[in-house]
Amino acid sequence: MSRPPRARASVLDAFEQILIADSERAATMDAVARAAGVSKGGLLYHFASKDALEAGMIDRLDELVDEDVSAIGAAPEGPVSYFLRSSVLTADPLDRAMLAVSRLAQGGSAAAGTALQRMRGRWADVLRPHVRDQAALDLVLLVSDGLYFNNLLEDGAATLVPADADLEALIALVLRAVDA
Amino acid sequence: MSRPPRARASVLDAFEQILIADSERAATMDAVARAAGVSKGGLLYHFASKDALEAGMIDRLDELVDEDVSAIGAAPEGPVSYFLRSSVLTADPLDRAMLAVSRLAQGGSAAAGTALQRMRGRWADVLRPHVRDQAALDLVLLVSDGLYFNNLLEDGAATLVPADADLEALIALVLRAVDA
DNA sequence: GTCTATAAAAAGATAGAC
DNA sequence: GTCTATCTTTTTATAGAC
Repeated sequence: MSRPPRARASVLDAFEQILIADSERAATMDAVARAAGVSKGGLLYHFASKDALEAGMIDRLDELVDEDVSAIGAAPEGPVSYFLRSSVLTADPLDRAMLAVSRLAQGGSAAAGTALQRMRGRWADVLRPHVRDQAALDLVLLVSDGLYFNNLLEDGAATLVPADADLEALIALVLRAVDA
Repeated sequence: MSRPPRARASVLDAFEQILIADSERAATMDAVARAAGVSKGGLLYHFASKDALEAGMIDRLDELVDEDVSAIGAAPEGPVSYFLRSSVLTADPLDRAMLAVSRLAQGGSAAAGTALQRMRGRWADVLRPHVRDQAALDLVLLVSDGLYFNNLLEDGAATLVPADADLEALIALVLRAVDA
């Protein structure tokens, strides 16, 4: 069933893009409508308020997290390795939704903050059986948080965070420290 | 010399508090003036614009980072251990300034983002001689980033991040992995 | 230095035509 | 479903009295 009209998705895409590339401040109803190529009235038909727009973004994240948790649990290379590798921004749909919702959370949306904590909890649950102890689980999650946080601070600028070769060395280091 | 009048510091304190406890959105000139116990006109005498207020906050961070870098380099327990322990929010002046400037960065302030990257670079410089290699340095910085990011997402709610006993185990784990 | 009053712009939301 | 026009509130900033 094609529940969401294409225009609805376009609006959400535009909202996401502005949140990531610019800021929460910049993501006004006006700016989103313009970027999506619709009028403010058109936007408000699909999302009746700013809150509804944010809720739509959070729903998108929730759905992508469902898929991600399945992928982590089933990764052939091992859940921890897969999880860390996927924590480096690749601009895939989940990464983008996460960054967007993080902006909303920083901007003051309580619902966005809750969604992020929920996501973190699901990651913890799927990774726990694959690490040595609580400290190891903390380490893995914190490194992942760190990777995302750095991406959040950059505007696509030079990557402070390990890239390519350095990332492999980092993952190897973490795996030695946490393997169950 | 007592360059900055007391009122100036009060305004900055109020700005910082609202950014941390609420959000970037909530930190309007009006709200800051009210929290600082001055009128909007009074606030604007000390900070002629919102930009000037943000610049004042960034200056405060820069000064506190100066002190912190010295403390890290001179820590008797070792720089890495001291650095990680101090990455857990203690509500000291540096932590507060960092969280506040992080909010500004997420809110779209380019100057705030630059200030945070500058800070991260100074930490890297002071820690580099005390870790094994680049991956180890990345690990330490990312765990620290993760600790701050989690604190940034919470509203003083339950701590997801290791606390007390768990923190010691985490630090021990990291030290084993990175010691030079 | 600090205040009140007010202007000017921007943001969210409504009404109703098409 | 999508548009234009308009209203309300909020936010930043200015003017000028004290």
